[in-house]
Amino acid sequence: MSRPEPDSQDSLGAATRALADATAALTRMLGKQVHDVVPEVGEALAASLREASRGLADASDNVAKRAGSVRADERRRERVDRTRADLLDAAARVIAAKGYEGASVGDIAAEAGYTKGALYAHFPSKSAVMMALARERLGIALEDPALDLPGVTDDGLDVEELTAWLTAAQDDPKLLLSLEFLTYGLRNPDAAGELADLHVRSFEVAAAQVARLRARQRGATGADVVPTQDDRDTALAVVSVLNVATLEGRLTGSPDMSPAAGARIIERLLAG
Amino acid sequence: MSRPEPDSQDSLGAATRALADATAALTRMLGKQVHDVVPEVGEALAASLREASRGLADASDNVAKRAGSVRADERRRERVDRTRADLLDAAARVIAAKGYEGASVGDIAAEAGYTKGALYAHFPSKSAVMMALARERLGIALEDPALDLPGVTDDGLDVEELTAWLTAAQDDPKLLLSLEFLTYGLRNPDAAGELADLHVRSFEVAAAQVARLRARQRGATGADVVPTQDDRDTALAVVSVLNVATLEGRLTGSPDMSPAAGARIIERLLAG
DNA sequence: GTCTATACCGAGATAGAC
DNA sequence: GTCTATCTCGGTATAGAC
Repeated sequence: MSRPEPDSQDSLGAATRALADATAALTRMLGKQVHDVVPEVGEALAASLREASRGLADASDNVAKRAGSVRADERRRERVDRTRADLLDAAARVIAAKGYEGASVGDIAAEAGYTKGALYAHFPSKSAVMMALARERLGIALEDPALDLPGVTDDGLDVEELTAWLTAAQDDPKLLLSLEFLTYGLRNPDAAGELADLHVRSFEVAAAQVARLRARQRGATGADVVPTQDDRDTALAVVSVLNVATLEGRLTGSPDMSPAAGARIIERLLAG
Repeated sequence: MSRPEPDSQDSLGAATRALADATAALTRMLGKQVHDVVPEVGEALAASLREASRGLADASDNVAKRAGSVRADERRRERVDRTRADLLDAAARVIAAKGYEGASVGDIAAEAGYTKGALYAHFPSKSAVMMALARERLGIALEDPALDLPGVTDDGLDVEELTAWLTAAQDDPKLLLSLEFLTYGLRNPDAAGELADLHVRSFEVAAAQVARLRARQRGATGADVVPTQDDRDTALAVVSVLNVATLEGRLTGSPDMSPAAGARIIERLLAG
């Protein structure tokens, strides 16, 4: 289980997202009700909205990168990958909200502002979307240890930051994604191996961080320590609490299972 | 999150279960293939198998309870409730294996050796099955603290028993049920309140047990202690590890996230 | 690459015979 | 209470126009 990070978007990106959302909402509505009454009007509107959304997205891209530093073909390549990225981002939201089985490919495509046909041009099946999403989400955690064990810095454990991270994670719509990856791996033998590998590597990052932190607390330099069994056990408890405190906190709202409670016990675990 | 208990069945009960399984498998097969070829033969066979299964179940009941100690009407009442209980037990297995959305009411009914029609005579909807199941499974944990915090006895923490419990839980087909209750509550506002309540009460049982254990370790009598915040934090960590160690252990097979590792860190948590 | 249209199937739920 | 048959809907995936 890894944990999601809060989104960070510039204003243009946010506008693009908002327009895409509106487009998606309209697409969904049209598919269900308006279509039978005045099809041509609704479809023309949806098409123009989609076009506007694409244009905004391109503009966002162009602003984001310093002009001239990328060649034309690369930019075209990125334009192509953008759809894929948008679809995966939409998949993250929809699957987190409804679960893998509960989410339909139509839902995902519409959330991204596309149709099913477009999605199937990028992914061969629904399960392929799921695996691509898992590789992306669990993969970034491997590259950025701060996402794996929040609040653990070179100066020790930052309890404030840990609490803030837990609180944000509790409200994050994508919270349930990590759970979905876990259950998907448990229920689909084909995916189990790869997901297990991602989980193990993610855990090793966390264990290494715990080991460094504890070594430093004992006065050692903290560089290049190999985690002891006790470090690993501690890491297991920390990531367990990280996940359970946020999930149960959201469900129950109880102070006993809350970000604050989670931060307290994690602090104790890492101090002991 | 609560944890499932290993099944315990006498041999007659096991035979009943096996027959029901065979019946269910046949029912499924018939529905898909044989039905079109020789319908009357297959259906007659399925019907007789079902009847045999019911007979065996009744016999099992009669043997299980000392004869004469229950009145006739009570026994009839139990016969009626038996179907409901069988359906719920089948629902537990199927939903654990495929998830709530992935499990169909046909799957559940067939697993119990019945058809959809029978299920709908006992439950008004699929979601009602889910909630009845949650009440049953999370409810028994409230009445039997040993299921809530395994290995915690009056004499302290029994690490052997804890490890054994975790190992059994890791292999338990019903392991994923508690996760399913959690995500169902998170995704269905109508169910959130009741499930949250069950989770909170379950947690309070665990916290009380932690408090008693730690009080006794300090030399106090251990009777009627009210859990401190530190006790509650400890309980949060313990139940977190209990769940995560089994789930991740099953997925990864890693010794770092295993029943043994979970037992070690829980022991440390309860000693500190 | 994206859309529309559709094939095909299985889902949840209901009706009515027994 | 249980079964069979059926209704209606929505699912994944594909075909073919543009």
